[in-house]
Amino acid sequence: MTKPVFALVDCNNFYASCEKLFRPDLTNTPVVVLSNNDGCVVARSREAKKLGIKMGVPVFQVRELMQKHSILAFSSNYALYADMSQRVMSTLEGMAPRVEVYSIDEAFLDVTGVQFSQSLTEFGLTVRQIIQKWIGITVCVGIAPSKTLAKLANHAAKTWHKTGGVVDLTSKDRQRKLLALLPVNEVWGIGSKLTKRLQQLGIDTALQLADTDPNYIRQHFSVVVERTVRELNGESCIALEEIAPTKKQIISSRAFGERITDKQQMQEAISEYISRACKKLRTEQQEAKHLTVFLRTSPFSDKDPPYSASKSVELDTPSSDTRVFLTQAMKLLDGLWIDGYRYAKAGVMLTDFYDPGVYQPGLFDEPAVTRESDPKLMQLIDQLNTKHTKAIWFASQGNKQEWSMKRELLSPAYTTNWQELPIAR
DNA sequence: TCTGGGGTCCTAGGACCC
DNA sequence: TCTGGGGTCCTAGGACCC
Repeated sequence: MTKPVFALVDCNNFYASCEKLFRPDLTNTPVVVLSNNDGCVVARSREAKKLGIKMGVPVFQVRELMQKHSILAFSSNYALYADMSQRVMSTLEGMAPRVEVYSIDEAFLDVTGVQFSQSLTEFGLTVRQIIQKWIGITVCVGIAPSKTLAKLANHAAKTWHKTGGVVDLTSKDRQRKLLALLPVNEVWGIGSKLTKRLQQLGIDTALQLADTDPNYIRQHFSVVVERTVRELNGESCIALEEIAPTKKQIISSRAFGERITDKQQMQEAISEYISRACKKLRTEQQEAKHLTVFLRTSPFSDKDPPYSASKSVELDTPSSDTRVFLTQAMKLLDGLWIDGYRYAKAGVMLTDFYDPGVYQPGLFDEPAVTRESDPKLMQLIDQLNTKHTKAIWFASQGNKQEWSMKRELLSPAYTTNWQELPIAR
């Protein structure tokens, strides 16, 4: 059997690039994209990175810097990014036999055997050119015998311009050369906590980690880190997953645009999250048996006393009916709500999933006390809402939603809304 | 004043059982 | 003096990812 070869294709500055795509006037302008509520910087254009805007920084900390250099900010326009992502991914699917969409802006390709007909670097350059030409997004490509090494190859392609945006890391020599240059925290799966612990053992570079005995690592860390060590040595331990496994949990939560102090507003917010989560659950064609509701004050505030709490309930039978979960969620909220706090965030979580109709109730289970589910009604609601955004909703979701998130710098939905198509003048 | 959202996997430890 | 042992299941929490 031939050893597998992976290519990691990753879009450069994806959200910022999407924003620039429909604004040719911004070609050389520094641009940042903000998180929900316009709170943090979650993406930066090349120019913005150069000016020293760090990833994840709260906006208020860099406001001066942004003004000084006329950095343009956008609220997250998820509809736009998802649509552009889909275009990139379907193009990639035409270029490789097997593709794993790993996140909104990156995909692993199975390129095993490609080297017999053309050089892997050539293949990478072709991918890059086609995505650039067809969609207008720039990507970098890293190629290696394991996913972890492909990640590092991609990192190298992004970091060093003379690579032309493509790095073939299939040769052992090149692997060791690159690993020696990279600090251990650049390795996929090694976060800040593990970095600290590894450094205490004198492991600072990716190469030092690669050269540590996997059994020693398993004993002192975990099987996960052991796998990383093996992957760094070119042994593929993490397979390509073409088909996304079914979800095990669905979370819907948001920080509020303004603090909530009124219980009715909180009920609206929770109702909205329940409605979103259940819609997602039905899209997954699953039913859930377990519901958690949580809320909290801001963890960053000195003057607000901290409060964070959650409560769960187990349904008698799994359901995907919004009304069933709404009833339960309101009961849970009654047990969580305390007057006087300034709530900053809340959310709901669905877990314990079943395929519809397969749940076997216990012989002595009480008959369902919850309202009966009505899949047809839910289907109808989903259909109406697919045609027209928010055509129909539950009264408890409210219609003003004054607490909803801030998105004051939103760009048009250029590609997904007829009313907002770009206009050529 | 202002700090995202949505996931996964693993481990440790307690409860419980024989 | 010495106070079983091993298995399973569940949950909370920690760590990671983008």
